[in-house]
Parts: sequence; structure tokens; C-alpha cells
Amino acid sequence: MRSFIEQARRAQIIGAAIETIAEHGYANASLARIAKHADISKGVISYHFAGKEELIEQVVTQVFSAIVEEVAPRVTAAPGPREALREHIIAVGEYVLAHRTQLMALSEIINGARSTEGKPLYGISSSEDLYESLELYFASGQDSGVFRHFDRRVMAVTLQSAIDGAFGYWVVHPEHDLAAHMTELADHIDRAVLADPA
Amino acid sequence: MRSFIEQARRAQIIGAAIETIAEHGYANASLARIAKHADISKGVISYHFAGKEELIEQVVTQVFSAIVEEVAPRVTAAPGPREALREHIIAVGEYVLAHRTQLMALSEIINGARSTEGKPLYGISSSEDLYESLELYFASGQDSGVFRHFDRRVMAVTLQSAIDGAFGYWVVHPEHDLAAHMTELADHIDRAVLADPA
Amino acid sequence: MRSFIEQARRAQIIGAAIETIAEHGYANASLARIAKHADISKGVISYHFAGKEELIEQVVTQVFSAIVEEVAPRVTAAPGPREALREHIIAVGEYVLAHRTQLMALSEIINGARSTEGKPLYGISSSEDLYESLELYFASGQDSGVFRHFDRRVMAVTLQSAIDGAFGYWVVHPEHDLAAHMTELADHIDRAVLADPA
Amino acid sequence: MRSFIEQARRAQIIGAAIETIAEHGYANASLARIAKHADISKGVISYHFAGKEELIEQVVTQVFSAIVEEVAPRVTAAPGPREALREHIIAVGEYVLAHRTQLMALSEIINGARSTEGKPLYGISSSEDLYESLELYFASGQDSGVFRHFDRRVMAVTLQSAIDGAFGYWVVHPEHDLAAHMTELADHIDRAVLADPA
DNA sequence: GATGAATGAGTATTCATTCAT
DNA sequence: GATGAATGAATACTCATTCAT
Repeated sequence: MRSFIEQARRAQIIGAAIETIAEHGYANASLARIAKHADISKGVISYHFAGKEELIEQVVTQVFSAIVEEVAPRVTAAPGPREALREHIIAVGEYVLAHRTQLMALSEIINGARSTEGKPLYGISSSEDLYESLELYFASGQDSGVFRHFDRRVMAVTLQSAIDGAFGYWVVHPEHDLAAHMTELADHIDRAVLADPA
Repeated sequence: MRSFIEQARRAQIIGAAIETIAEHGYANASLARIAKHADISKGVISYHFAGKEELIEQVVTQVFSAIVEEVAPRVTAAPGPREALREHIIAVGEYVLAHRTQLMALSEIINGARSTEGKPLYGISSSEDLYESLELYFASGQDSGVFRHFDRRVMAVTLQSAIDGAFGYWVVHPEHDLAAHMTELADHIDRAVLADPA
Repeated sequence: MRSFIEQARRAQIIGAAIETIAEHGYANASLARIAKHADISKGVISYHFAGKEELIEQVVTQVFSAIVEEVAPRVTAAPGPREALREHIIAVGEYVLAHRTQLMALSEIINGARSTEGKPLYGISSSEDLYESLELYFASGQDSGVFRHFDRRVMAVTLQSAIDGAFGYWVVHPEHDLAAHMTELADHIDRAVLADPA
Repeated sequence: MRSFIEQARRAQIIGAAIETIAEHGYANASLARIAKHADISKGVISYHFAGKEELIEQVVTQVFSAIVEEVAPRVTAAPGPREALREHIIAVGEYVLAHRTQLMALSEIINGARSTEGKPLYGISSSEDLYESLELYFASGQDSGVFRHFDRRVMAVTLQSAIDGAFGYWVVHPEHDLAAHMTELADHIDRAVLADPA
């Protein structure tokens, strides 16, 4: 059981890590820079986290679960798979809009963090859960005849990539209307999954 | 004018860089490791390239132009925008299948290489050309009434992301049938862009 | 605010730098050599100083201000410009005799330290203050009629060069009587500046 | 016996070395840079000179003997030691004015070139000849009673330093009137050496 | 005679981690 | 709990020299 002050320190450090990574990129986010940003000594990080790996892992889990926490209930509340799919896209878009820094950090980590042998630590391999949950909507829609037949994994990868890509584009072009982009994307996916009219 | 042996060495080093980056990731691809992989002294790289930046730049341009060289003619040969779009997706998929290592290296560089201030060197911002060329198909199809009206930039970003995502998924899951994936993706896009029947 | 131990380490490193530079010359005084001389790890220097530049800068300011601190009061105490001039030469000579290593290091730095483009970092251009202070004596002596009319900048450059030269000769020929040299030099300068008898 | 073409090549390389050293400083004058400046391959230098040391040595000898060649006859032609001394100063000044680059290179080498152990290669220790020749004038003047009694070595060091200092100042301040400076310096030295009137 | 290629030791600097206080 | 200090390996890059062609 962690003490309260311990938890507060960890939260503070995680927050500083997020901001530092978002601003300078994963490769340039040394512990020294994160510590400086948090206005604490370098040693504090080592004291509260087993190593850099654990800190990064905490950042990922925290950001990731925050998204799920917000998006999941909205999707669940949708009346059917078609609406759920649309809601998923829109909800993620809104979350991203409101938490740019966190998502930038997450994105940085996902394609920057590597094991000592060079393998991605949080890459696509760790998105299995995500794909599976998307596939549930697809299956449900296909079973009820609303969606046409298609490979669910391919669609899941396509959708997830398109969402990531929208975010990535918006980060580089902040004037881009992300909400409208997501609405358009929802339309495209809708057309791609919908069963042909009899 | 570069001597023949000079060109050969540069090609060898570029090849070694591609393999090293693909295997160990961009961040772990130090000049020392690349040199070791090529079984040459570290200094040779410095001798033939102005710096790491130039080497990476050469890798990017080489891989990138090789793709364009193969894909472009096939797309151009398509009878109409709808076929061109499908051909683009299929052709890229086939190229990627045949040149996994090169594309992995390219992907690594694109989301790993940063300027000293942490900004991506070859990121989305440099994909503008790519987006614009995709938009040309879309515009052509829309003008002829084959494609429905949609935001061309959003569709370009979506398609490109979906292609990248397919590749990324296949890298992690080499048993995944990439060719089939691309065919499916082509179908999805086809449905997303096609004009509604009168 | 620097901690005590921090100050001590910095002083130790500065001391090691002075000795290393004096012994091996500026060009051969790498951080590695300085660290070895101080019997510490290379990283310690980087930890306590922003870079080599800052270390060298500290050496220069420290040695330089130590000289001024000792020489200035003695000169100020002189009854007139003629005596002040003599006292300046004698006092510098005595200081140099007692701090050979430090002065050798200073001299090494002054004509060894270069910017990346090759321009001296602490060269003659930064001696402006020194020349101006010498010119004040000359002006004072000329105004009171003790000194004859001469170009004050030329005399300042000449005097400073002669002092530097005496030091340089003594470094190479340690058996040379530097004190006597300085007394002679004071006589020469005295003759050079004195007004002709009526 | 060196062939004509061999001599020409050596002269070309020496010239390039002089210009490179004068422009970029001794420390930044790598063989690569010198070769580039001469528009020849790096290997050529190694072919014609045993090593960097020999090249530098040749530069020093060449520049140095060129000065002596010009100055010596003018001094020898002077009617007496007093005039010879003045002529020495003026002649050196004029030579320096007309051969700035060569002298800058010489100066760079004198206080930049070091043996592997860090000892100066062309420093004061190698000026013994120069001092001795100056001392001859002084002795001659003292013997004839024109000059007062003073330590000849101290005076030689002083004069030589003052000349070097004038040059160094002029390099940094090219608008400085070097000729006038030398005339003033000649006056100062004259006063310093002259016997007191009976 | 001349060249371009290659080497290996050397440069300053950065960094995650460890540890005594 | 927290800190500043220290480490040692790793980074890209430079350079004088050697050598086969």
C-alpha cells in the first residue's frame, strides 16, 4: 500500500513526464529533463520508480485507461452497433481534442520506446485488446445483418490506424478541424461496414 | 562525380543502415552498430557521408523513390480514378510485401528521427506531396461523378494511415495475409468514396 | 547558491585544469586528461560544469582576478604615476614568480583557446581593459608633466608585451632571474616615458 | 636532389598551409583543410612531407628566413648600432605590413604547435639566435659608449616581445597604424638604450 | 607521382543508474 | 523520504596516417 505522499509524488512525476515527452519527444525526454521540468532532483525519480521503464509504463497505463474510462460508457450507451461505432470515433476525437498533451506523449512513447534489443515496447502488439473490443461491435452488427460481411481484424486495424492518423495530422496542423475530420471519418466507416440494401 | 567504388561503398553502407535500423530500431542504430553490421570501421561512414543526417537522408530518399518508381506507373496505367485508387493500394501492398526490411527502416526513421529540438524530421509534415497526389485521384473521380462528395484531405489522411497501419500490423504479425488485407482495404475505400446510386 | 562540496569540487577541477594545461598545453588538455589528473571520472567534470567552455572560462577569470587582487592595491598605494608604473611591473613580476603554474595555464589559454571558427576567445581583443588602465597612469603622468608626450596605446601595448615576454622567457629558462629582469624592465620603461630635463 | 615538379608541389602545399593556418588558426588547420584549400588530395601532402610536423617545420623555416633575408641587409647597411637598432624595428614593421598572412601563420604556429608531450615546438627556446644577434648590436653600442650599460638579454627579450606585441595588436586591430607604432617603438627603445649625456 | 579509401584512437558531451548522506 | 554527487558506457564526429592502386 502506497502512502498518500508517495502517490502524490508519483502523480507529479508522471505529469511532468507527460509534458516533457510531449514537448521534446521521447528520445529527448531524459530523466534529467523530466526532473527539471518537475522542479525536483533527479534522484527522486529513481527513488519512486524502479527505473525509466517503470515510469514510462505508468504514463502509458494512466493515459490509456483515462481514455477508456471516458469513451467506454458513451459507446456502451449507444442503441446499436452502428451508433456505437460512430460514437466510438466521435468520442475518441473529443477526448483527444481535450487532452492533446497526454495523447502526444502516448504517441511519442508508442513509437519511440524500445527494449534494449530494439523491439517496440508498446507497439501494435499491445493493441490486441483494442482490436478485440472493436471486433465485438463488428460481430454484433454482422450478426444482426446491419453490417455486411468483411474481415473484422482488417477493419479494426483500418479504423484504429485512421483514428491515429487523424490525431497525428492534427498535431502537425493544429488549425485542422479535428471534430469535422472525425465526423467525416465516421461517415466513411459507416459506408464501409454497412450492408448493401436488399 | 562519384567514383564507382565510392558509389558501391555508399550503397553498402546505406544497405547496412537499412538492416540495422529495421532490426534494432532507429534509436538503437548508432553509427557504431551500423559499421559493425557492415563489418567496416566506424570512420568509413564518416568518410563517405557528411554525417549521420546525410546517411539517414539517403536511406529515406532511396527507399521512398524506389516505391514511387514501382507504384507510380501501375497507377498511371489505370483506366479511371476508381481503378487507380484500387491499384494504388494493391501496388503499395505488393511492394511492401517484397521489401519488408526497407519499409521497416523507413517507418522507423519516419517516427524516430528528430531534430535537436525534438521535432520530427521526416514526419507527416513531409507527407504533403503524398496527400496531394492522392487528392488528385479523388478530385478526378468527383469531377466525373464516379466519386461522391467528401473532404479530400480527410480521405487522403485516412487512406494513407490505413496503409501504414496495415504494414505495421503485418510487421508485428508476419503470418497475417497482407495481400488479402490490402484487397479488403481497397474494397472499404471503394465503398467509402463511391457515389450513391441514383 | 552552490553547496560547499560543490564549490570544493569545482575548485579541485579548476586546479586540475590549471595544472594539466600548464604541463601539456591547452591543445592537449582534454577533459579526459584533466579528469585523470584529478583522479576522478570524466563525467564529474560534465556534472559540475556546463561544458569545457565554462571550465576554461572559470580558470581564466579565477587566475586573472587573483592577479588583479594582488597587484591593484600595491599600484594604487604608489605616491605618483612614475612610482605606480614601476610598482605595476615589479608587482606583476613578483606575482608571476609565486604563481608560475597558474600563469602558464593562463598564457596557454590566451593563445590556444579558439572559437569554432578559429578566432581567439581570450586574446588581445579582450585585453582592452588592461590597456585602458595602463593608459590612465600614462595620462596622469603626462598631465602632471612628469611623463613626456607619447602615444599612450603604443606604450601600453609595448609594456604589456614586454611583461608577457619576460614571463615567457622565464618559463623556458627557469634559471633566469625574473625579479632582476623586471627591475631592469622598469628602468627601461622609466627612461622611455620620462620627460626630457628642461 | 628534388625534382622541379617536386619543389613546385612542396611550395604549393606550404603556401596553402600558410593561408589555411592564418585564416583558421593552427588548431583548425587539419591536413584535410589544407589539402582542400590547395585543391589537391589529402594523400599528396603525406606523399611530399614526412608528416604534419615536417610541413609545419618547412612553413616556419621558409617564413622565418624570408624575413631575415629582407631585414638583415638593411640593418647591416646602417652606419652605427643606434641606427641599426632603429632600422631593425622599422624594417621588421614594414615586412610585417607587407606579409600579414605569412606572419599570422608563423605566430599561430609558434604558440600552437606542440610536441606530443605538450612542449612548444617553435617557442622562445628557438629564438636564441634572434636574441644573440640583437645582443651584438647592444654590445657594439655599449662598447663604443653610445649605449648605456644594461643587461643585454633583458633588452633583447623586451625588444622582441614589443615587436611581436605590436604585430599581434595590429592583427586584431587592422586599422591601427603599424608603421607609426613601429616608429614610436623605435623612439622608446632609443631612449631606453641611450647613454646618459655627460 | 598521385589518389581515394580506410583506419583507429581521440574529441566533448549525454545519460540512466547507484549511493552515501 | 529526498538529494546531490559520481560513474562509466555510449553518442557522433575529427584527424593524422597508411596503403593499394
